[in-house]
Amino acid sequence: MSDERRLEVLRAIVEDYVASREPVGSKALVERHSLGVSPATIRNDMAALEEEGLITQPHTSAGRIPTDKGYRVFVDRLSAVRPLSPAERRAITHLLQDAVDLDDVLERTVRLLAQLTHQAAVVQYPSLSRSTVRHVELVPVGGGRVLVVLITDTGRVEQRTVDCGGDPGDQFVGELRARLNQAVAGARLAAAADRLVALADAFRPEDRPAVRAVVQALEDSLAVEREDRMVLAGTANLARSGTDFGSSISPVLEALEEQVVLLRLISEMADDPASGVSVRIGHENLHTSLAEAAVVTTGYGSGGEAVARLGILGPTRMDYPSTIAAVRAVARYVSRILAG
Amino acid sequence: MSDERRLEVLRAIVEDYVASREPVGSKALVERHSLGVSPATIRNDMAALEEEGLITQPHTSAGRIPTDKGYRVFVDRLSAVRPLSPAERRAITHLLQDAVDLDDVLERTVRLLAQLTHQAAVVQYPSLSRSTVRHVELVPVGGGRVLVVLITDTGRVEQRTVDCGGDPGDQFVGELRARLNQAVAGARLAAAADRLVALADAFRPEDRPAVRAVVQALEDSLAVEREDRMVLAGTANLARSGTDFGSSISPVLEALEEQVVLLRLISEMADDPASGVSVRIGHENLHTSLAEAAVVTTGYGSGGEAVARLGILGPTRMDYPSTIAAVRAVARYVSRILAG
DNA sequence: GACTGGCACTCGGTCCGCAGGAGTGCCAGG
DNA sequence: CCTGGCACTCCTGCGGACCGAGTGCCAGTC
Repeated sequence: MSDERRLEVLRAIVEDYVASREPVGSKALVERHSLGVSPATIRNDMAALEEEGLITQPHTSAGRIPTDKGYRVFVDRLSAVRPLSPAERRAITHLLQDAVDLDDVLERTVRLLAQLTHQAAVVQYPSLSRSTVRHVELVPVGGGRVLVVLITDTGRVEQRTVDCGGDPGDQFVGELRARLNQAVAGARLAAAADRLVALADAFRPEDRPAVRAVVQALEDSLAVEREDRMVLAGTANLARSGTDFGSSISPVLEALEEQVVLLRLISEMADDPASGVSVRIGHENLHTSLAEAAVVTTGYGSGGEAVARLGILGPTRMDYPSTIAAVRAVARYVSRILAG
Repeated sequence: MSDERRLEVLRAIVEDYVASREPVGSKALVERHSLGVSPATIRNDMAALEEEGLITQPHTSAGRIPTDKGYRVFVDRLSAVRPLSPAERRAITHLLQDAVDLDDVLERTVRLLAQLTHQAAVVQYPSLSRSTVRHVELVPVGGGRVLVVLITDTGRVEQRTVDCGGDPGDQFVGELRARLNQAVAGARLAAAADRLVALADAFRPEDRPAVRAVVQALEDSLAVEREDRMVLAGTANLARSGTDFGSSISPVLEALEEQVVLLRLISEMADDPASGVSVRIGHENLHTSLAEAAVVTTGYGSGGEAVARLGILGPTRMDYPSTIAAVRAVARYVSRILAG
């Protein structure tokens, strides 16, 4: 029994099932694909594939559908990445090119992903700890309070209001601003916190509490592992695909709203060196409410290295080649935008 | 035929239908509510209510369900606002009190609303044009470019990167910053744009292009009607309520994602002076995909007057008294937080 | 005039029972 | 190792019968 043909049969089953949403039988297979053998032969192959746990039948005397494991093999060994259509490429460049700020870029990105893949799309905000400080700004806002604004190289802005005790003088604020920027500008956020500790010593004793308060606020912004924001779009796509999720999509929507869970899930995914993307299928996500969902993600970032991830979530029965291609293309383009 | 009893019957129908999700018949009504009359009498009242278009029957020989108009009468004339439970009050104060910035406040608010009402919640970002400028900051970021940061009294931060042509000197940036703040700090955003026009004249001719570029960026931030952001949560609640939306929730989810449409819809709603909230039921939202949805919103804001709106969206068959109470309570509390 | 009990009627929901058909597994032969 | 044939399984759809909730109407009562 030829091993290649068995895999070919698996690929055919996945493709047909994804297209038709119905269990596929041996006869339909030989008709739609030129496999050069008879249905009976295919049946034998199918029995073997079922033995290996790659396909299964919903009930006796029905066609076969791929298992999670079957999709896994399909993704890893059988699917060539499908190039995007010119129209899709145009959509990407067109939609992203005139974004005005980081929020806008990510917002457009997530919508674009949802639209291209017809799935729910997720974009993680660039991680603070992995990007670098561009500038720190202090703004007295009256009442002895100062607004601390942290700007990163990815364009992200963090802000905190700090109570300094007394009203800080303009000169003091100016000096503190200068020293802060000297200390941390250009540094990795993770490293920046270390450089702040000794800062208070350079100031007059009566000013030190204010300095410490500001430094504390900055450290809050820096140290708190703030990989905890993301944007979501296209949840309606999940609902539209109807019966794709067993009974109800409600658990899936809940999982999507549990941003903490989703962010951890996404963060854990490591890109496959070859394809540059990461795919989790069904039970591989552990989280039981995602047992019928597949997640496709990849890293993106302003420089060469990834500072955050983006991707999509949809039913396990999805068009993996197209989806993977879209996710990769969008990630590349966003990275280029952020770098420019 | 007593008019009060007819309305009492309508209230009973609405309450029972909301509770049971099933058409309610005359017999069940007299059993569950002590109306003091026989089912036959109720049937006559029901016929009259149906004549007025307040209730309808899904098919002959089934119980009655309220129409949109019926819900409207219920909301306007029959429902007393139900006070929140102590547990709910506690949830509100507890969840909102330690938010760190505006994003955080709104994020928590929207989740809280979704949780309290078991509906999808929407919070509009405080409108830029109605809030005031707290501070404008300029940050040279190299390459002849300057980051323009606009900070409002609601804590919102807008940013733009501007190409000044040449590398601007520190002194120039300092002067421009000072003049900008002098011109616009404390002003309504809508008014601020006007004060910027003559600014360039005060500078040396060679600096004017840079000034104009910065002013342009600021005007972009100000003038563009940026009431266009919102936060969403609890969409899973809509899915969970299952058959509440006729066939599929997918059109509803799509409408929610069409933020532009939703924002316009919400902005158009004017609060009822008596209750302080605004309710749109079913077809009243025009948008056909929301024909089976009801929207409950109210204004909130840092000062006495509302700068934006928040609320929920759910099936027309919802518990209006509780929902209205929750929306009002949350809006009040958020307003207090933003003011403090 | 308003309310009530009784009665006939309607009609959606559910539960068979019965084909029809797609698909399988197995076996013997090429 | 592949193929055609054959018996078997079991899901799906359909039609009919039944049941019951609920209504509308009418005649009678307070």
